[in-house]
Amino acid sequence: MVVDQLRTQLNDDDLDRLFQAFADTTRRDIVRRVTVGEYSVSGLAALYAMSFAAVQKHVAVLERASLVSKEKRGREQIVRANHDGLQRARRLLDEYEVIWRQRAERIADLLAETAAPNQATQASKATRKAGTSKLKVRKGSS
Amino acid sequence: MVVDQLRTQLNDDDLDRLFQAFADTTRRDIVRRVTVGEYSVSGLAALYAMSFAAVQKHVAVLERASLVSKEKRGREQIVRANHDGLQRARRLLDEYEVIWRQRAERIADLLAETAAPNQATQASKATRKAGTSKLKVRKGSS
DNA sequence: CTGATCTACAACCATTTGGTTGTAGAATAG
DNA sequence: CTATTCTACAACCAAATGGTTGTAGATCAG
Repeated sequence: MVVDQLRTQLNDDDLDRLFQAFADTTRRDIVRRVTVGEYSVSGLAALYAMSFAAVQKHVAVLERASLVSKEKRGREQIVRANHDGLQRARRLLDEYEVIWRQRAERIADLLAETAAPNQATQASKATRKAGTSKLKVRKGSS
Repeated sequence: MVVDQLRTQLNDDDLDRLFQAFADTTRRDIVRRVTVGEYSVSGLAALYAMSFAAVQKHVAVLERASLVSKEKRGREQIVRANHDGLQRARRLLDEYEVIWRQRAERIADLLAETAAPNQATQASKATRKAGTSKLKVRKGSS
């Protein structure tokens, strides 16, 4: 099944590395470039106003985040995009989106349930009661 | 039209802040929680094994990234999810996805272009001229 | 009013990050 | 072979990050 690919769970550290890797303009540019074509590390380094070692470090960050991979070819190291990493990031944000949509529906439900007495609850304050019920999930347990 | 909102361009710093904000487990959890319900800053602080000030800083990071916003209510500060920020992150990753999908076609084009390799290559004969795109290259002199 | 909460912010500290230079090993070119 | 290129990695540095404690201003409860 194709779903098998989607089953890959990411732990917190994976996600930290993934988003951290995206949190730099040079690294996002590298991802774009190696997605479009093939570059050696020195080929990439020639594109930016920084040292070879700096670019090397950026590639290493992307590699640890599973966003790119390297393949040795002769004395060069070819950097390639790792599509899976990209997809994982997208799926995570999609999850947030789903949660958000569910929240909208739940609010609609709550409004429908509690809309019996009066319409005093304005839209601006409508979400207030969402926080009074099951929001206090767990405290520090003293 | 609603579409106008989606057209908002993000500069490099915006994206740096956006992904940086996601690159922390506590902050991702905060985003999840405030997406589902409403929390005050101290209400959030009670959930994590860290000081109030630390949580306050996390919320500030999320706020600078336009992922949440705060609204004063009495002596409390209510933290709410900012759906736009989320959507922006999702759309950016979607762009990478689009680029990836176009890659196959691009390669075909490149193979056609490479038949006429006239352009003087970069300082170092970069791996390929696959990099000659519209991506801004902030290169030094050299 | 007094006291308890909630928030903001400053100062501080340890670690990470993003950059540098320098050294050294492999693979290629001549 | 020698010289050059490409890579890896160590050592170092400044700035940012993620945490702390402490102080102080608002706001609410009694």
